[in-house]
Amino acid sequence: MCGRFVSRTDAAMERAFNLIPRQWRPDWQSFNIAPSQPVPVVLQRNGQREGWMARWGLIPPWCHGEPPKFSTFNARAENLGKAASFRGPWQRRQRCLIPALGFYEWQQQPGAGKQPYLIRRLGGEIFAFGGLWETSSHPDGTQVLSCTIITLPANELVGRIHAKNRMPLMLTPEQAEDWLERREADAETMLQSYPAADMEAWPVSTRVNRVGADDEALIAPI
DNA sequence: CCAGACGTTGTT
DNA sequence: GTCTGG
DNA sequence: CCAGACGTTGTT
DNA sequence: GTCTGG
Repeated sequence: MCGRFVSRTDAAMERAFNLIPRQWRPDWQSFNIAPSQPVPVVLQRNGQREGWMARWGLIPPWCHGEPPKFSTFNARAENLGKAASFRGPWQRRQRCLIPALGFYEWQQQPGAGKQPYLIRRLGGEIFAFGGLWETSSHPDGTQVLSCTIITLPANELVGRIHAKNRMPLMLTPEQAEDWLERREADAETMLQSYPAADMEAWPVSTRVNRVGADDEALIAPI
């Protein structure tokens, strides 16, 4: 699963994903992005690859711009073609990239309490979560762009950290074009857990628990 | 037919 | 325990 | 994901 | 909006 992550919209991200900035602010960054917040996304519309901000937590069209009561910040890869909220975007090829530098998972400790970990590509290489985007319109016509992050069975590294046995779909910049442009059957073959051998993780401060905390020290090993 | 859900995770 | 807010 | 609220009446 | 359950 994935419920907190680290991202930025700097020149390196723009270069890595070869996009035209729309709502991307130069050098925006967060070390502690939580569900319901705006996140940078890359999506392709009218043949152009654009960088937008989207609410993390997909809002279906039939919710008229209001966040649903049920959880939509993650979408099980196994349910993309079935779930009412995700089926439409999946079939309409509304796939997006959510650029990131790492994400957090919490490990239940034997005694009690949870130890957060930072998890990322080896060496901190840029990557993107694979997701879906959607638009939903308020009664007054205002459109809301939102997104979800797809989850898969956890690989060995993530599985060791939490018993949840789920992890986000991670894509390299080299896979970006295929994810945004392939037809459904081809995109389906990309629903693979990123190799554990190409990832690293370490314990970080429980300061990350608080949504308001946002500084570079959050990702430092403790 | 209408009513109600629409989602994910983990489980001392 | 369960929901909401961030 | 975690943290924090979870309620009412009437009002410094 | 669309599907499932009754």
